[in-house]
This record gives sequence, C-alpha cells and structure tokens, in this order.
Amino acid sequence: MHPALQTYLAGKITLSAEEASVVSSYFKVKYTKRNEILVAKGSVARYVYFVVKGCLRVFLTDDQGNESTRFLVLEGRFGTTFPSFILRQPSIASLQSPESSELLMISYEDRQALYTRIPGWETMDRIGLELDYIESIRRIESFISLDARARYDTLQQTNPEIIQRLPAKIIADYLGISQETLSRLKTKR
Amino acid sequence: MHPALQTYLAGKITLSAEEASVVSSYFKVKYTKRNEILVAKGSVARYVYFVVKGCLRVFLTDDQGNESTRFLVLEGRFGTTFPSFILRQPSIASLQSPESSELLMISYEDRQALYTRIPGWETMDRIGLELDYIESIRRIESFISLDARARYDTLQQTNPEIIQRLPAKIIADYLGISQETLSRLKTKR
DNA sequence: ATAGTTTATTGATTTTTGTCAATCTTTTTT
DNA sequence: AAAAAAGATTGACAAAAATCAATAAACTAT
Repeated sequence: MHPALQTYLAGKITLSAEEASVVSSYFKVKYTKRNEILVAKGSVARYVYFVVKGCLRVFLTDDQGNESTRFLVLEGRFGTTFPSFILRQPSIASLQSPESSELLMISYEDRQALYTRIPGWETMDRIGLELDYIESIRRIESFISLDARARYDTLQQTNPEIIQRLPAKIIADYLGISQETLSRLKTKR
Repeated sequence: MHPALQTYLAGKITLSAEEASVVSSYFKVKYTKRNEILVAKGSVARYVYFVVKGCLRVFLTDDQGNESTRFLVLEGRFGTTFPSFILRQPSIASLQSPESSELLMISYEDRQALYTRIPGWETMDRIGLELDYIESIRRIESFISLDARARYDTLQQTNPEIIQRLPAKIIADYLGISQETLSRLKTKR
C-alpha cells in the first residue's frame, strides 16, 4: 500500500493486511508531466485520481479559448472530472496536472469492485463524497453572496497554499474573475 | 410507505414488504405553512426532508438582511441545510418552505440506522449524493463561466418549473443577481 | 371587496469588473 | 547566457450589473 494512500485511509477505514493488499492492487501509479492532460474535453473520464505529489486542475474552455477552473486538487485528495466519471458521459471539462505529479488511479469498474470486496469501503467513499459536496456548497455560497474581493479573501483564509502555489491566472478563473482584477485585488486593499 | 417516497425509491432500490415498513417507520410526515422556517441560521439541522408537495429553499442572510438562495428543492427530492446536517454544526444557512408543503423527514440517527438495517440503502443514498454533487458542480460551472443572461437562459432550459413557480426575487438571488437585473433580463432580450 | 403589504418593473446613476493594450517580469528553452 | 515565451502588472476605457428611487402590479388578509 502506498504510504500516502495509507495516510488518507487511516482513521477513515480499518483494513486487514489482506484487504490492504486487495485495495493496493486496484490502484495504479501514474506520473505526469507539467500541464499534462489526463481527461480531454469530450472524452469519458475512466479513472479517479489520488494526488500523492503535485496537483490536479479541472477546467472548462469556451469557444474563444477562455479557461475557467472548476476545481483544484492538492496532495492527499481524490479528483477527476466527476460528472463524466459517474455518468460515463463525455466530459464537458478537462483534467490537467498543472505541476508534474505522482498519482494513484483507480478505474470506474475497480471502484465498484472495491465496494463489494471491502466491507466499509462504500461507507468511506460516501463520507468522502459528503465532504466534497459540502466543499462545493461553500463554493456556491461564495459566488451567490460575495464579491470578487471577498471571494479572494476567503480563499486566502481557507486555502492559502493554493494561492502561493499556482499561477495567478488559474487562481483568477477559479475565483471567477479576470487576471487583471485579481492582480489589482492583490495590490490595492 | 408514502406513495411519493415509493415512487422515488422505485428503480433505485428493491425492498421487501418488511423492509418497506421499516423504512416507512423511520420517516415522519410534516406539514408546513408558507414561509415556515425548518432550520434557522445558527441551529443544527437534525433532519433531511423529502418533498411530497410544495418546495424547500436553502438561503443565506447577511448582516444587511440580504438573502441569497443556495438551493431550491421541488417535489420528489430530498433537501436540508446539508453541511449542518452532516457535520452536526450550527447552520450558516436557513431552510424554509416558500410554499405550504407536505414533507417526510428522517433524523440523522435514523438515517444511520437505515444504512445498517436495510441492505442497499447506503448504496442508494450514495448514488443520490453523487447526483446532487453533480448538480452542484453544474451550478459552480455556471458561475465561473457564464454571465447573468446566460445563467438565466440555462435555468430556463434545465429547470423552467422553478422560474414559473417561485417569486422573481428568489430566482434572482438563486442566480446570484439582483431582482432588477432579472426583471430586465426577462423583458429585453 | 378593499386596504395594506409585498413583489415587480422601469429609469437614472454609480460601482464593479471586464477588455484591450502596453510594459515589465519571470520562467523556460535552446 | 541569450532569446523566446509565458505570466503579471498597470492604465485607459467599456460593459455589465448593482444600487437608489419611484411607480405599478399582484397578492394577502381582514
């Protein structure tokens, strides 16, 4: 079992040695280059990725080539273009690793298999899903009730690492604002 | 078993007569008046509600009394102030029935009990959660990539019933815009 | 039914944020 | 290290949307 995954699972589920090796066998390691595309817009996401090192970015592109970042996934978390993965439909969004990354990946079928083979796996997954959903609710709240400045301040409080680590361009469209506006927010207070 | 709930469950899970009566026993019927508050901001949400008739609205209020609608839940769906319910913490949002409604409610503890008592219940709930999460992702997408007009048009295409049924004021803050802007969107094309 | 209250519309204006363009800075590649 | 590319900042201007204010319309409740 990969130590990073072990850390993630600790406290969430208790596995016997045998179960741990079953789980382990379902995950494949993947190394990506900076800016590598893991799921292209229009293709079906076949895997969920666990970030061991690096990060993932889910983003939308429009006809004019504008990008907007839907999600950012840092170390120790799972990510994919979720609607595509679950509904098994072509993805509206793309999935990219903005930094060269080390990932663990599991396919849709193997995820299903773990539900039946490992008691408690589905419960763990459900709880993870609940937390991801809560995070997305917070994000919706920030859009319906905060202006650009307040959204930026909130991100700085709740997730300062993201701001330091990723290019301003990405932070800007994650916040739903232009990079010029973000640049001004950072200087003028 | 309430017929509306039965309809919801059909296709999602198969229950024996015995199981159906167990499920049924965990849900309590609740009738609400128009604009009744089910979860006040600051209190902990102890129930999830299934809408038999009427609707639910999850909304935020700021210091100046501005409201913004986080979610709208129509007939045949479950709703609550989700983060509060799951994390068992005081709710940032309030839950209200904008119309007089008929609801089925189940407590946090009873929801847990169903997971253990009814095989397949957790799977059904996980799948429901996945779909709710996908819906919230779509909502985030609309905020990061669409302007007011496009968000309104999208809502009209995907959920026209909401627009017809609820006051424009609520639709406006659900879309994250002022009611004046919505009013202008509706006339000028 | 009618008074009262809430909700919706419309116009005028301000504020916020986006766009375009130029420059500067940093990073990457050769 | 130099050249090239990409990213960030800044200013000027434009566009989108919010706010304020005044009516108008639609509900609610008596």
